[in-house]
Amino acid sequence: MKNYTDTLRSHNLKATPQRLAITDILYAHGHISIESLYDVMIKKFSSISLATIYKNINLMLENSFIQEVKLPNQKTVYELTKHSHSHIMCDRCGMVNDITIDLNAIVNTVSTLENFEVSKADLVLSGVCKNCA
Amino acid sequence: MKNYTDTLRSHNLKATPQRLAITDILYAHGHISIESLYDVMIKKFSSISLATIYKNINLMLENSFIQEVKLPNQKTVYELTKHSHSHIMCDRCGMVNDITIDLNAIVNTVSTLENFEVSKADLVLSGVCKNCA
DNA sequence: CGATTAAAGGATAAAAATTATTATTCATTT
DNA sequence: AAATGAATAATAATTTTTATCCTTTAATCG
Repeated sequence: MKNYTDTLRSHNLKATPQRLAITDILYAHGHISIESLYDVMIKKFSSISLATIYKNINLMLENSFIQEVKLPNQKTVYELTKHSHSHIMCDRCGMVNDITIDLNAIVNTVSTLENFEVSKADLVLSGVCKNCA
Repeated sequence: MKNYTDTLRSHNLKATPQRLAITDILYAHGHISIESLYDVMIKKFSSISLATIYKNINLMLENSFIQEVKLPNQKTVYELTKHSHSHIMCDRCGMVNDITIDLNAIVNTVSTLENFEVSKADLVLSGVCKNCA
């Protein structure tokens, strides 16, 4: 398992046990909601405060250490920042996975046609995953 | 201006003055948040309750009369249901607009490659609009 | 039309989610 | 190892959303 101590520090974040746990959980789960993150964290830190979760998630967001993924009809989940990518979400089991799709053609078309300077593309494809089908 | 009385009724929703106002506002604004909707509504109905806004928005969502659009770093907005489409959002002024993009190629690729049955694609392109550039 | 009825609105309370405050504890630097 | 600035936990305060209760109203039908 990767140790995130240095990564945290390079983002100007002290490497506290709580933060290392959060990063480990994010790494292990891929995507997780505040609620679920708290449920997992409370097992390791029986006295952790929900405010600590929020504070750290918001700090990590500001530092672009993590990113938020807003999903249709579901709670927002968070993931470690990686290369730009899209998501698939199963409406049955709630599974969320990364997918790499080349959106350059679309971005270029919109930039010229709409005269709109695109800097980011958030795409979520929802449907039914192979396990639930 | 279109009269939404019959449209509301066809969705099993009574055509009350408050609901007609909500649909008019949605039509005029294109996209609006709960907060802004309340701000506009209170001008016409000085004693309207915020709960009424929430109740109606949720009812209209259930009936697919309207749809919610989750935006990165911004409050969720709502729009009248229309043909499937994507959105562009300006990071400077907050403007949100519909755009029509053909995502069939992407959907098909993902369906076969990931063995995932796609039923919906939510795409938000963010950046800088022509007015803000 | 006017009465009936199921649904909607308004006021308010309650619940859920998020943020702010503060004293204490801890990670890092020297 | 001590000093210091930052993080944590506990708690309070806000904000957002939903539920309840009672009154009012839109739609239906004679």
